[in-house]
Amino acid sequence: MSSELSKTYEPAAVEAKAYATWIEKKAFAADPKAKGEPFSIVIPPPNVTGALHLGHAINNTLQDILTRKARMEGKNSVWIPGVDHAGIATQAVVEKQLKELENKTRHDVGREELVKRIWAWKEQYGDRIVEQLKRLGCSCDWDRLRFTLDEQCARAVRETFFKLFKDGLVFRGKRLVNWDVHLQTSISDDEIYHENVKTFLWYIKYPIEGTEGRPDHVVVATTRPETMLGDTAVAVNSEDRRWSWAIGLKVTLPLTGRLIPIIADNELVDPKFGTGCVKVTPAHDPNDYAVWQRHQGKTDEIDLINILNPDGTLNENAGAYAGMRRDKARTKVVDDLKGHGLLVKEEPYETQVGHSDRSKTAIEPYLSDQWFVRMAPLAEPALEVVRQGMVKFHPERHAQQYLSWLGEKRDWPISRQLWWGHRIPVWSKTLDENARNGFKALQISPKGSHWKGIDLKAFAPVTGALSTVVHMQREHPEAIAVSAETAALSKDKNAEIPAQLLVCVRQPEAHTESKLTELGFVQDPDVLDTWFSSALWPHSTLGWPEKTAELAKWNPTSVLVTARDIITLWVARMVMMNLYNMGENRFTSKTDISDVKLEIQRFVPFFDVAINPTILDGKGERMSKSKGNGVDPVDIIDTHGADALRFTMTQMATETQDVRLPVKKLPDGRNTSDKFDVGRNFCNKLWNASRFALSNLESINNQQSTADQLSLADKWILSRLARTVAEANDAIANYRFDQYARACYQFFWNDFCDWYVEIVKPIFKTPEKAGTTAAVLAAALDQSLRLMHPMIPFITETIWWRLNEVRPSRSIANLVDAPLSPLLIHASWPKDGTKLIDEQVEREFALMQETIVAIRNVRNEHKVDVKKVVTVSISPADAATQAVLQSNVATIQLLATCTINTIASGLSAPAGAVRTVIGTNEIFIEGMIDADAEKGRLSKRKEELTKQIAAMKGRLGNEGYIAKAPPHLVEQTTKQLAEAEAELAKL
RNA sequence: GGGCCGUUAGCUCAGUUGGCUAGAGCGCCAUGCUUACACCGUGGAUGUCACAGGUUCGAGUCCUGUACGGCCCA
Repeated sequence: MSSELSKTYEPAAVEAKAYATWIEKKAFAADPKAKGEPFSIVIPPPNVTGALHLGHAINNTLQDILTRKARMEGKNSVWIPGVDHAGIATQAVVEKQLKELENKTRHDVGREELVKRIWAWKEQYGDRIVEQLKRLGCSCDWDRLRFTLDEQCARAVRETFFKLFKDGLVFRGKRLVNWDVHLQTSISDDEIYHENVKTFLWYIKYPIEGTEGRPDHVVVATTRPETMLGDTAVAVNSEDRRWSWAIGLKVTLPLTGRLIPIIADNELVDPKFGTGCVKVTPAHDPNDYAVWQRHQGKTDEIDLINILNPDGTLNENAGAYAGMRRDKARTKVVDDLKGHGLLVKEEPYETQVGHSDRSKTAIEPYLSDQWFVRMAPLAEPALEVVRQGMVKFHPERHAQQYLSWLGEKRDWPISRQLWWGHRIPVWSKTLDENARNGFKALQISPKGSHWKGIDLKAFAPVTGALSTVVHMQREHPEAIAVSAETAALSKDKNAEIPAQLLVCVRQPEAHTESKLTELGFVQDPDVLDTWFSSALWPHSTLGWPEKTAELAKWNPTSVLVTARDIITLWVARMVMMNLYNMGENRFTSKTDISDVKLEIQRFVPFFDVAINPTILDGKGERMSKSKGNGVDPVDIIDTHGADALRFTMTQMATETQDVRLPVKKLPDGRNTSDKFDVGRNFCNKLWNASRFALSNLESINNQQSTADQLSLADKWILSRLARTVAEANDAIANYRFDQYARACYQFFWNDFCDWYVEIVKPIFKTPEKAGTTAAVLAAALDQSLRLMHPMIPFITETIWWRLNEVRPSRSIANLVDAPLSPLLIHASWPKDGTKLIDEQVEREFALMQETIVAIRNVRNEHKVDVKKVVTVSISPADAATQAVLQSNVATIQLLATCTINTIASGLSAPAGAVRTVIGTNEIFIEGMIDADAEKGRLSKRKEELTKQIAAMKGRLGNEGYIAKAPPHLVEQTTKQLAEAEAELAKL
C-alpha cells in the first residue's frame, strides 16, 4: 500500500493520499445499527457563503479530535456535517451579483426567480467550505451532509412550526425594525452604518391643559420634528421637581390637536439634559418604544401610533401630512409650527444617523408585523436542564451567560423579510363583517393578539370561508391548524374580536394550499430566521420527525463544540427545541420538570457544550476581512500542512475566552503567523524520528516481540508513555485540548526523541542483540501514533502504514497491547497502562539524566570541543545511587561524551579536576581549561541554597506552620532542608 | 448601566480543592551540519506573577477595591 517514508516531510502529499484513502475505505461512515456505545457530534453548520476561517479551523479540529478518539475507542461514532443557508448573507450575495451583472433588483426578477438563482449559486459555490473542511482532515460522515434548507430540514421546520402554532407558542405581533424605505425590507443591526449628519435641534412648545397658573407649556427638543405627529406622550423624570407636578396632566399635541399625557419615565429622561421633557414616539424610536412597553398594562398606559407607510411616505395617521415624503413633511411641520408660534428655537446640531448598507438611505425605525416564538414555556425546561447539570458547559462559567439570557425569556422574533429561507407556512385572511359578527355572537375573543384553539362546534353557525376552513380542519386535523388574531394593537382595544384568520399548513401540500388561495387566503411573505432551522439541527439532521434508527441511536448527541458568541443565539435554542420536539411537547413548563427529571435527560440535544476560545490577532483584535488581519487556514495548510495547523490549534485551545495569534504579512500579501511553526516543527520531528525508528526496525530479523530483559530506559519510556496516555485521557475528557497537545509534545519530543532514541542508537549497531529494544521501540512508536492520531491524523496515518509493513506485530505480552489494524483511524485507542507507571524507574532515570546534564553543562561552560571525550569520576551520596550510576555507565558515557573513571564514595577530587555537585553527589571532570567558570557557577548555587535554607528555617521556626500545615508538608520541608544543607556543605 | 473574561519571561500561553525554589514553546546568547531531524542537537540568560489592601503559618492561586484591555447583554 505505501512505501518508504520520504526523506523530508511533505505534508501536501501525505495529506492528499491519507484523505483519499479514508474516503475510499469509507472510514468515516457510521451505521446506527452497529454495536458500540453511541458517540455523536453535529457540526455547527458553517455559513454557505463563507470560507474556512481560523474559528472554523479550531472548532472543527477539536470536533475531529473527539470524534476520532471515540471511534478508536470502539464507540459507534458519527460526526454529522452540514451547512447553514444563512438567510440574509446568501440572498445579499446573489442580489449584489444581480445588480452588478444585470443591473437588476430582486423586485425586477421576482421572488421565484430570485430563489431559483440563489439555489443555482448554492449549487455552484456552496461546496467550497465543505472542501476546505476536508482539507483540514475532518472525519465527518459526508454521506450524511445536510443543508438547513434541504428537504429533510424543511420537513422538520414545518413540523416544528405546526406544533408551535397548535400549542399557541408562535404568534404575530408588532415590533420596531430597522426599515429600509428604499428596498422596503427590514435589515439587521449589523447591516447598518452610522454617518454624521448636520441638521438642527428643534425646540417645540406643547401647551399643557389645565395648569392653573403654573407654566402653561412644556418644551421638547428633537432632530426629527415630523415624528411629533406620532407622539403619544411627553415623559419627565419623577425626581425632577421642575416637572413632577405635571405628571398625569395632558398636553395638546400641536398640529393634530390630540391630547397626550405627561408621564413619568426615569429610564428615558435624564433631568440634567435639555429641558427635562422628552417627546415619546413609540412607533418610531426604539427608546420610546421601550417606554411604551414599560407602561403597558399600567395605569399610565400610552398609545402607539404609526405614521409611516412602508415606502417612507406619511400615512393617514399623519392627518394633513398624509402622502408626503418624510423630508417634505419635516419642512412643512417646522414651517407650520413656526406659523403657530410653537417653535421656540432652531439650533444647528450634528448627529449620527443609521444608514442602510445596501441602499445607502437613512433607515427608519418602523413598526411592523413580525412572528415570535413565545419563550416562557419553552425556556423554563431549557434552563432547568442546565441548572441540574444535565447539560454541562466547559468551561463551566459559560453556563451563566446561557442562564441569564434565557432567564429573560424574551420572545424570539423569527420572521425575516427575505425570500431565501423557510417560508412561514401560514395563510391568513382578513375576516369580513359577517364573520366578525359570528365571533361576536359566540363571544369568542382571542387573548391579546393571539388566540389558540377553535371549538369546532361553536363554529357551526359561521358560514363562508371561515366555515370551509373549519371543515378542512375537521377533516384533516393532522394537516392544518387554525387560529385567529385581533386587529389592533392599541386604540381599538374594545374590539377584541378576531379580525384575521390564520391557517398553518403542516407539510407542503398543493391541494390544501390552492384551496386556501381560492378562499382568499394569502401566504405570509416572510421567511423564518435561519436560527429557527439550526435550532432543530441535533434532531433534524438525524431524520426527525421520522422515527429513524439514527435518531434513536445518536440523539442526544454527545457534545457540541462551538464558540462563545453563539451560546445565546444557537445553543439555548437547540436545548429548547430538542426538549420540545424530542420530548413530544411534554417539557413546556416548570411543573412538568420536577416530575420527569429522569425522563427529561433523554431529550436534551447534547450532554456537553465545549466552548472554544476566539482567536484574535497579535493586538487582541478580532480577525476580519475588512481589517485584513485574518489568517486563511488554507494558506497555512499550503505552507505548513494541515497537521501543523491542527496541532497549533489544539495547543491554543485553552480555557481562556480568547487567544492571540500574532499575524505576519508575507511578501506575497498573504498572512501567516510564527505560531504555526510549532506545529510544523513537531510534525517534522515526528516524521524524522519515525524514519529513524523504522529504518532500525527494518534491520531486525527477529520479529519476536517478547521482552524479558528490559533496560532502565525501556522501562522508563513505557512508564512515561503510560503516564502520557493517562494525561491525554484526562485532558480530552475535560475538553482540555491544550493539555492533550502538551502531553503529547513533551512525551514525544523530550522523552522519546531526546532520551530514548539517543540511548537506543548504539544498541542497533548490533542488530542481533537489539531484539528487546526493537520490541519496545516499535511498541512505543505504535502507541504514540495511536495517541496523537486524533490531533494530527494525516501524518500519523501515513507513518502507521509504513510501520505495518516494517513490523506488523507490536504487542508485547503483559506490557503493551497493540492490536493490528490496516488503518490507524480504525486502530484501537491505547489501553490504560497505569500498571506500567514505575516511580522507582523514573527516579533512577532522573538521576542518570541529571548526572548527564551536569557533565554536559560543565563541558559547555568550559568550551570543551564536542568531540572531546573527558574523564569523569563520581563520588556518590550513597550505595543505592552508586549502584544506579554503575549500571548505567555506558549510557552516561555515551550521552555526556566522557569516560567514567571511578564511581566510589568518599572520592577526593583528582588534581586539576573541576568539581560539580548534583544533590549530594560530587562529580569530577578532568581536563578543563578554565576552572574559574565552574567556581562562579558553584558560588551562585551557594547563594541560592543559602536563601532557600533561610526560608525553610524560617518556615520551620514558625509555630503556626508546625501547628497548622499538614504533617507531610512539614516533613517534606524538613527533608528538603536537610538535603539543601548537605548540598551546601559539599559546595 | 449589568454580567463575564483577561492582565505571569521580549512574544504567545500553562500553572486543577492555597504548599512555588513560578514553567513551556518561540525569540535571544554561546556552540555544533556527531547520517532521524539545522523545521535539528547541546548548554545558557530572562519574571516585585497589573496595582493597592485583606484573609492565612503560607497567596500567582482566595476576598475587597483600583487601573487597563476585551466580550456579551441592555
